Amino acid sequence: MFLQIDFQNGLPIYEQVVRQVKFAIAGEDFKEGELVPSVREIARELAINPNTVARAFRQLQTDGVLQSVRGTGLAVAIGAAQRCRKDRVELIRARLTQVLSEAVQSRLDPDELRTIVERELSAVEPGKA
Amino acid sequence: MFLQIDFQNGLPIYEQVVRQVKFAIAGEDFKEGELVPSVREIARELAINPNTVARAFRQLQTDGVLQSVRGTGLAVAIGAAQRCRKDRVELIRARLTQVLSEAVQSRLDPDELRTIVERELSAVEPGKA
Amino acid sequence: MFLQIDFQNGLPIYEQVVRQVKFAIAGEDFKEGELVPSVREIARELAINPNTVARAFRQLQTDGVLQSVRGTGLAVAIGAAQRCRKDRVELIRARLTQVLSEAVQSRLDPDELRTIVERELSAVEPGKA
Amino acid sequence: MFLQIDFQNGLPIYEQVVRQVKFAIAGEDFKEGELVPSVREIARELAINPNTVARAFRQLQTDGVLQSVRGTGLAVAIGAAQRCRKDRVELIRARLTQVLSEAVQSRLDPDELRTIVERELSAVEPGKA
DNA sequence: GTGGTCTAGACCACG
DNA sequence: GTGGTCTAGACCACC
Repeated sequence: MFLQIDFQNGLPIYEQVVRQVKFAIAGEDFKEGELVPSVREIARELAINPNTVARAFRQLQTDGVLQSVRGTGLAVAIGAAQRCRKDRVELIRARLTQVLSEAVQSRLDPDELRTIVERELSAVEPGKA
Repeated sequence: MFLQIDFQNGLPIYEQVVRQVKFAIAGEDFKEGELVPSVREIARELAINPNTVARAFRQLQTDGVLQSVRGTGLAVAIGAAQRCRKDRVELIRARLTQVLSEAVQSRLDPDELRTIVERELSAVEPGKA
Repeated sequence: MFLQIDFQNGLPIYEQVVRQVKFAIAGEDFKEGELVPSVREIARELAINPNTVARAFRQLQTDGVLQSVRGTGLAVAIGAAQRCRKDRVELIRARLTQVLSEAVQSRLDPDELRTIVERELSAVEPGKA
Repeated sequence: MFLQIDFQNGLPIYEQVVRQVKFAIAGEDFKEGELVPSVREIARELAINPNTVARAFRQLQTDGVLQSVRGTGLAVAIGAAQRCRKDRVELIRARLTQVLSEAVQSRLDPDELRTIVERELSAVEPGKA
C-alpha cells in the first residue's frame, strides 16, 4: 500500500490521508477513472477508524479529486492527476516564499540561505556544472 | 507596542505572543534585565484574554527567556537576546531545509526555486551586483 | 434503445430505469400488451448490473405498470399508458407548486419568475401570439 | 430558535442544518460578524448528536459562510448574508427551469402551468391588477 | 460488497 | 466554556 500515517506529528489523520491520496494520484499510483481502495480496506490497512477514512474521502470529493460511483466505490476524477500536481507545486511555492520572507526579516545571511538551497538542489542535479 | 495578533491564520494566539516577544527580545525592543509589560497591560493592548497572555508568559519562563522578579513582574533573562536570535535562525533554517526537500521530492524545477529565492533575497540586498 | 442512464447525478440507477420505462410507456414507445425487452437485454444495453434492472422491473410490477406473463417475460399492463402519463403530470405539477412556493417564500421577484416560465413555454408554443 | 428538522423526509439532518443556517443568515436572523449558537447548544435544542451539527458547521465553513474563532465559537463571515441570498435564488431558479423543461417535455398544457404559477404568485401580490 | 449517515462517548487545544 | 478529532458501532440504500 502507498499510504502511511504518522500518529505523532499532530497533523490530523484524515488530513494526512487526503494529502497522501492526492500525492498518489499526482504520481499516478491511482489512475484517473479507476477505483481507489475501499474505505474499509484502507481503514483496515492503516489500522484506523473507517469514519476517519470516509472523512478524508469526503474532503477529496469536495476537492473534485474523487467521484462517488454508487454502490461501487470511489473513482479518481478526470483531470485530478494534473490538478493534484499543480496544487502541490503551488503549496510548496507558497511555503518557500513565506519561509524566505521570514528569514530575510530575521536578517539571516543571504549567502548562508543560498548555501542551504544549493545543498538541497545538488541532490537532484548531480551533473550540473 | 510591538506585538500584533492575527486572529485569522489559525496559529494559537498564545503562541503568536510567545514568538513575538522572543522576536522583540532578539531585536532588543525588550532589553535584558528590564521588565516586560504586565500581563494585564498586554492583554488590554491586544484585546485578548489575560489568561492567554499569562499562558504565553508561562511558556516564556519555561523557555528561560523571562524570569520572575518576586513581587515586581517579569524580566528578560540574561543571555535571552542571543538565545532568541539563535532559536529563530535555527527554526527558519530547519523549515527552509524541509520545504526544499519536499520541493525536490515533487520534482519542482530547480531553476524556478532559485528564482523564488533570489526574488526574496534581492529585497534585502539592493546594492548587490 | 430509448433509455439512458446518468451515472453522475446521484439518482439511483434503478429509479432512473423505472422513470424512463414509465416515460417510454406514456409516449407509447412500449405499447400496452406487448413485451418489454428482457432484463438481460436492457442490462447489456445500458452496461449496468442485471440485478439493478430486475429491481426496477419489480418496482414497475408493484406499480401495476408491468405484468408478468408466465414463462414469456414482462408485458405492459392494460391502462398503463394513461396511468403513466397521469403520474408524470401529477409529479411535475407537485414539484412546480413546491418550487414556486419556496421561491415566493424567498421573495424572488414574481416578474422574474414569469420571465423564466415564459422562456421555457415559448419553446413549445412557437406560434402563440 | 430558528431551526427545525424533519426526520422523515430523507434529507440528511446535517444538510437540513446547513440550509437552514444559510437561510437564517440570508434573513439576518444571524448577523455578520456575530457568533452563531454553539454546536452543543444547537445539538441540545434539536435533540440531535453534536457531531451532526459539527459536520454541518464544517460544511458551512468550507462554504465560506462561517468562520472559526479559536476557543470562542463560530462567527458569520463578512459578506455571507449576501452570498446566502444569492445562492438560494440561484438554486431556486435552476430548479424552476428544470421542472418547467420536464413539464414541456411531458406535453403538459402550457396554460395549466401558467395557472399554477399565477396561483402561487397571487399569494404574494394580492394587490396586483 | 460499496459509500453515506447518525449516534455515543472520549480526548485534546484554546480562550 | 468553545470547536476539532478520533473511535466504535449501528443502520441505510445501492449495485
